[in-house]
Amino acid sequence: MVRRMIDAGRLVLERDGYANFSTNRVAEAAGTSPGSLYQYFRDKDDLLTVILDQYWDEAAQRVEASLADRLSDSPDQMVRNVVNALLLALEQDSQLLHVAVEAIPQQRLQSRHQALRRRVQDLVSTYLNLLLRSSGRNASTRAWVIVVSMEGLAVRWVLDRPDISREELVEELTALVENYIGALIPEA
Amino acid sequence: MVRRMIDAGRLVLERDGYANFSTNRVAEAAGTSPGSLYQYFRDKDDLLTVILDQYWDEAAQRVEASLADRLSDSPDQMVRNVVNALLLALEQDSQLLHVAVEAIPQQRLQSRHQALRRRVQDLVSTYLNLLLRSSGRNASTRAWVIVVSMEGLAVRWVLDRPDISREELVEELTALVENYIGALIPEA
Amino acid sequence: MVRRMIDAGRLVLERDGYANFSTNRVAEAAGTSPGSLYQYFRDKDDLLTVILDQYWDEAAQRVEASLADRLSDSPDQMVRNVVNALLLALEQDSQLLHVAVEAIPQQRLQSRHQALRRRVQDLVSTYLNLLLRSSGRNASTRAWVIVVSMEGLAVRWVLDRPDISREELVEELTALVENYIGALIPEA
Amino acid sequence: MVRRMIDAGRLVLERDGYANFSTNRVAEAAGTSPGSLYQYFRDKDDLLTVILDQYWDEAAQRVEASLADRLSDSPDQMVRNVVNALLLALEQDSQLLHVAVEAIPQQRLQSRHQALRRRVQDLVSTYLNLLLRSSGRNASTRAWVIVVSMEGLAVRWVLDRPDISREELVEELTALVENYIGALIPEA
DNA sequence: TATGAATGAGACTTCATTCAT
DNA sequence: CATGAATGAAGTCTCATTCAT
Repeated sequence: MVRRMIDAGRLVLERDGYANFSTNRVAEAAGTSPGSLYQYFRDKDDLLTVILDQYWDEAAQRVEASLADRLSDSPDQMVRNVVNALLLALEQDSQLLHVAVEAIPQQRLQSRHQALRRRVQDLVSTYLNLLLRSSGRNASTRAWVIVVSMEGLAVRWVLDRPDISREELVEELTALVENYIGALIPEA
Repeated sequence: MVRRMIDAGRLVLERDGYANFSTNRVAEAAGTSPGSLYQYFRDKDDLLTVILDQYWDEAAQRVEASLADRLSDSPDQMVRNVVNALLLALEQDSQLLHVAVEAIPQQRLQSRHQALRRRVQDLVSTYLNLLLRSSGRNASTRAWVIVVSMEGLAVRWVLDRPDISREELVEELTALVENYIGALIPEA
Repeated sequence: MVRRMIDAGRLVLERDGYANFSTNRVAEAAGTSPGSLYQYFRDKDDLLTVILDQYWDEAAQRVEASLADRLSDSPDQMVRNVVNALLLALEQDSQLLHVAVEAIPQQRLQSRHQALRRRVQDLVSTYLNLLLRSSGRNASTRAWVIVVSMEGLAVRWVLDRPDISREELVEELTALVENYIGALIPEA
Repeated sequence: MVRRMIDAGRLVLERDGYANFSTNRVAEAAGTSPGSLYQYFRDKDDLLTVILDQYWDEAAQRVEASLADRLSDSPDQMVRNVVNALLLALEQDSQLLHVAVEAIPQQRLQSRHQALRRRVQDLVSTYLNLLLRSSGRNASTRAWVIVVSMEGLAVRWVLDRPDISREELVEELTALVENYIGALIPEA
């Protein structure tokens, strides 16, 4: 039943947009009554938070799933794989991606998204430190630059559908990152 | 009078956020009545569109103003200057930037934003063609990558205020772009 | 229009009781729409407060009106007149009296009532001091006893309609007060 | 189980007030489910009625208990005792007293209260007849005046806590009643 | 043209009550 | 008997929009 409501809320969000994400409409879509919603969620925002948190978790899982068996690749392959996995993950549900990144007027509802971004950033930062053997002074900054730019590019590509194929994009983003990290990467 | 309403709307948006952007409040801030609003704007969204369009135009103007007298610099200086100008422009009114990129539930209202992005992208594309003397085959793609990533990074830096100084950020973004364009840029 | 809503609210309160005093019903009774109510009253409680304040003011006015030309009577006549005036005043609108004293679950809404009671108590206290030439030590206590008992008796008589005529009641209450004040009252 | 629910209802009434006296909350406080409530009570009002009836019965019992062994006192002592007992009884649970006399929007629920008042009134009436050896013509009226005024004064004193000590109040109320009954009372 | 009172649909939420288990 | 999830009517309040003045 919780699942029914989450699915219904997701449906409404995808089909009608955040502006029409009303408790009545969600209840109708779930085939229940508006009151039932409040048996499982504190209020409307609570449901929304759950839906979005779940969305980001799923996206993260999809990325991880795409990467699971490729961790031993060369740095170049690895970057390429991560970028590809990111695009694949965000492509899965672009309607909800749109809602999640553009149509939610309250960013406090996006805490899980923020947390994920930070976690990824830490991973990248750690990786850079290993790779570059340099002091961590600006590894963190570079990690931020990489994570934010990759996410932004992936999101915009999925949502705006510019005339760029995925293969082409993967090439470019890979180049962007690798050239940024620079000559420091040992040649594979 | 149109100006009064636009300014009032902007004030409300900055001060109270999109959630409290109501016609009554705008009219009050403008010192007029809600009815008058409908003599100059089709509806509430129309006013919002005008405000946001104006915001993006101003941002574009600010970028251009910062660059007007530096077009003859070396490519490296030029990239640096553009990045710096972009950050300065977006910093001007981060409240409204927040509303414009995060708090508006309907992206169709952002057509001017899209148009601006495309115009800049075309400029960059042209520039890349000149610089690289290469076929335009993927200059357009590269321009898209550069424009989208720069905008995304600048926006997030202004809105999230990560622990990165402007100087540091300018360095990193400049490096990101220059290394992306690659060895093709003649050394300054 | 404010008046229309106050009257409508009063009607609903008298006809349907506090339990059915809903904004929708008041609007309907006023021949307006629910939204209009909020142009003149902060919320439902605000309207209720205005109605009750007005009720108590009217009751006070009726008491005063009944007394205006009889201030020169003997103490005995005066007590009799006050008691009679009180009964007459509360009889005017027993439906609303019922709501005002029994059916309002929030006593904070009754601030005007409390204020009136205190004002009357002060008057009585002053009067007792004049009459008894005694120290004010317990004139205040006695005033409280008199005011509270008279109000309580008058209210219950109006609301419960026991088998007691008004004349009889006036006699008894007059006796109650006079004997309480005691032999100290100079015989008229 | 009935007792569990009555006690829970009472707790809710005292702790949260009538405004929060919901079946869900009562059930929770009783450690049962809302459905069970309807196995023992027709509806919410029915439970409320039972609680209030019980409250008034207890209050009456407390008054009687305070008086049980003092029936042979002088009339003066007796009045004093009754008044004192009444105050003590109502003081026991002023939270519930508040709910019972001020916060319940439907007086029909107070039938037991009315019945108690009538019973006491009859006792007083009988007593007055014995004492005054007068015709019963207005003994009943006088009993009404005495009972209603005493109850009203006691309730207001408990709920409003005016700056009057219990001793002082007992003195005054005793004086009020005795002087009302008048010279007819044989001196003690 | 400007006004601003009036509108009324619709939002979120509560809660007494029911009924299948 | 007991449960407690489900119900859904109804409540309060907001606000974009209209229209008579």
